[in-house]
Amino acid sequence: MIARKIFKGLDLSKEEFDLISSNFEQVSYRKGDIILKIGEEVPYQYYVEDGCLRTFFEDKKGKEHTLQFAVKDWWISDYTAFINSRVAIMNIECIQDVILHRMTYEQLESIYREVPKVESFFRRKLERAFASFQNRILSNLADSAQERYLSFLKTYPEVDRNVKNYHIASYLGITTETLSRIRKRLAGE
Amino acid sequence: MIARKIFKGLDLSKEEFDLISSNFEQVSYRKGDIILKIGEEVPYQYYVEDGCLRTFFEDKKGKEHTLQFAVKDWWISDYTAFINSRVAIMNIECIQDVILHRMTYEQLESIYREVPKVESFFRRKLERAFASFQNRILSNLADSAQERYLSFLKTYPEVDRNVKNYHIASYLGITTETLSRIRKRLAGE
DNA sequence: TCATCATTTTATCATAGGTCAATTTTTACT
DNA sequence: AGTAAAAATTGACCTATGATAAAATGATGA
Repeated sequence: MIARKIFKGLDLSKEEFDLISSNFEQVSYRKGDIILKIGEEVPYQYYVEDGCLRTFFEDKKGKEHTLQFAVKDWWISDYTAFINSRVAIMNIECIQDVILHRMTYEQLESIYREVPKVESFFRRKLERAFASFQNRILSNLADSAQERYLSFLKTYPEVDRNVKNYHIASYLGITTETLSRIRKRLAGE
Repeated sequence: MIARKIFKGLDLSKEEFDLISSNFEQVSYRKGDIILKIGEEVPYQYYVEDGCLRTFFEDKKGKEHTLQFAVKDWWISDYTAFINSRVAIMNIECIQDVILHRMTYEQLESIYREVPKVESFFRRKLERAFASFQNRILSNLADSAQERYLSFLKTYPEVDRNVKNYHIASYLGITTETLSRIRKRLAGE
């Protein structure tokens, strides 16, 4: 049962796990599928059972920028749009075939009511996401492209294994050519 | 009573406001004071009644980078350290003379217990802070220094009025010379 | 296995922004 | 008001990264 996997840190009864599970819906998509488009409503947040996805947007010049990746056991959505019932400001793309478990905001709230521990679980998640955004800002301010690439590899080796270099470049805010040069430089050290 | 000002959005009884107020302690500092240093415990978060502050750190080369500003009616702390009982990874500096109201994490939790509405209040604050960090990352990825400066002015005119250009530069991730050139370019348009 | 398409690398040149040093302007203090 | 210190601007030069184009490598599917 997927809820046991998703909330494995929490000490919940069988009934609670059942109740939570009844609020998840399993869905699958193929590599390349866009499961959320800018401007659409954001009905779901997704738990990733398997596969890899990213959120990204296009700037005025048509260049893509990746905000976040999600691999096995992570969550993904246009989070701020999801919780505020706004339309998406980012796309979500499947980088590989994926198996997801999705829930609506109403379902999330109903779980909060029935199983309060879940609310703390998500609050801690939000706090960690906040901290990681903060680190990214600090790293943008203080570090060179090469340093940011190295700390990306160190922090998210699991992501590195699953995405193309041009995805990483668009996450780091550099071109694939620059990333290629950085990799060459690192190789020859 | 300061609690009425701080939680002005919330519909609370006089008793609740009193209880909350009893958990705040008013403190004042002079311009230039560093009220939190990297490596120290982070006992407090601060509500700004008046004045202006910033959180910043120094990189290996000794260059300062500003993560956040706080002006009247904002909160400031090394938030992730505060909630996780870690030591500070940023300094907090008073850019002007300030009047603050501080509380410890224990006091915060005790307020949560007594006045649950306050917990939602802070959760919404965290969500907004999260969204603003996200916007900053997106803007770093997609926008030029000039565009970032313009959107800073638009989003935080109140901050602009209270800080030096070199503070803004260290927030935008550029040098004061570059900011000066951008300002000149904008003036001649 | 070949052929095609996607991805990465390489080379050349262009540019935004950084560095350093000097100067001007603003602010704060006596 | 007058002076010293702080902040902002300017100029000359430098560097990391971007843009463009082409070549090399890797992956995929008939």
